[in-house]
Amino acid sequence: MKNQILLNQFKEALKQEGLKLTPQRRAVLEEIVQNNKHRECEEIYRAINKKQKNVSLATVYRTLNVLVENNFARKMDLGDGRYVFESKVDSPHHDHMICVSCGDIIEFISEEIELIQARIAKKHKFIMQKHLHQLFGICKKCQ
Amino acid sequence: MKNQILLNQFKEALKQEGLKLTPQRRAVLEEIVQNNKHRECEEIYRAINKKQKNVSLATVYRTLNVLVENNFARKMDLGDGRYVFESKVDSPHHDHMICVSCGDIIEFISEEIELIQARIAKKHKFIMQKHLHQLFGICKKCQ
DNA sequence: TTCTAATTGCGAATGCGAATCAATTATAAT
DNA sequence: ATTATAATTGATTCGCATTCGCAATTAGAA
Repeated sequence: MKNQILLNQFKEALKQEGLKLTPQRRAVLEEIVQNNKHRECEEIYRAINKKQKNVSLATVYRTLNVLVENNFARKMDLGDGRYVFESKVDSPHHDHMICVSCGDIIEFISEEIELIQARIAKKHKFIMQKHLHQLFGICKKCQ
Repeated sequence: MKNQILLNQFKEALKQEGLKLTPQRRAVLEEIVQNNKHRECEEIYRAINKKQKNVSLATVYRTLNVLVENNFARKMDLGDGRYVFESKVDSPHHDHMICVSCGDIIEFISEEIELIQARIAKKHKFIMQKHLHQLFGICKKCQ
């Protein structure tokens, strides 16, 4: 099944940098993959421990960083000093609209913007590695 | 002269919310206006105190917030937990490319992107208040 | 099975920024 | 000018999210 493949990819990525696959790391990977919400580290930590699996908060922090570095997860800045994580597995690239009233996050993509962006970077001989594009405002429900 | 006008605008903005114009607030305003760099609060604090004017760090934090709230300055998230401030006076709207190697910041604007952005927000009935658009990568000098 | 380096969990340390509060000061009314 | 008063300041403390340090544990290669 699919999860097995993913797990092997993770194991491989870990081995690549001399890291080991532990039950704790597996638990964090599973938790983030089987939930497509945008959650803070603390929330993910609580979700894992609610499922009997005991993983310390420090380890969740550490593992999320490993996942982000290896492209299994995305760390997203809410713009107010908070960060949320989301799975990158089976999730195509997208940007975010964030409701400043209710905190809801709406995803969007625009090939046009991606292209213009790339053009601008090229013009400045800037090698773009990633980008951050977020719209802040009031969502439909909150008006 | 121009600074006098700006000072009056600041004074007016302060009065609007029952705040007073103090030498410290004036020092922070001047420091941020006459330097178009992107600096952290701490750097601005040091710059002010290097010029004999003594303003505490706490007051610089407080005043920068006041300046941002009243559109005299922009607070910009570097994406790694740090924030820098820049003057908004005589500075049209722009977005940023940030070099992950040397920290240099290159400003850019794209009317096209602004338009597409607005269109996307509208389509989702999202009332956009502000946006954040940053490209991270390696600048020309660092390649 | 053994060995060793990586990992874990805990609590302590860090660092940014905001909150506290007594002393000071800007402003408006007298 | 003087006074009254509400805002401001600086120094410090606090709060919070994240990282660090370390002893005990464990994964995984030989």
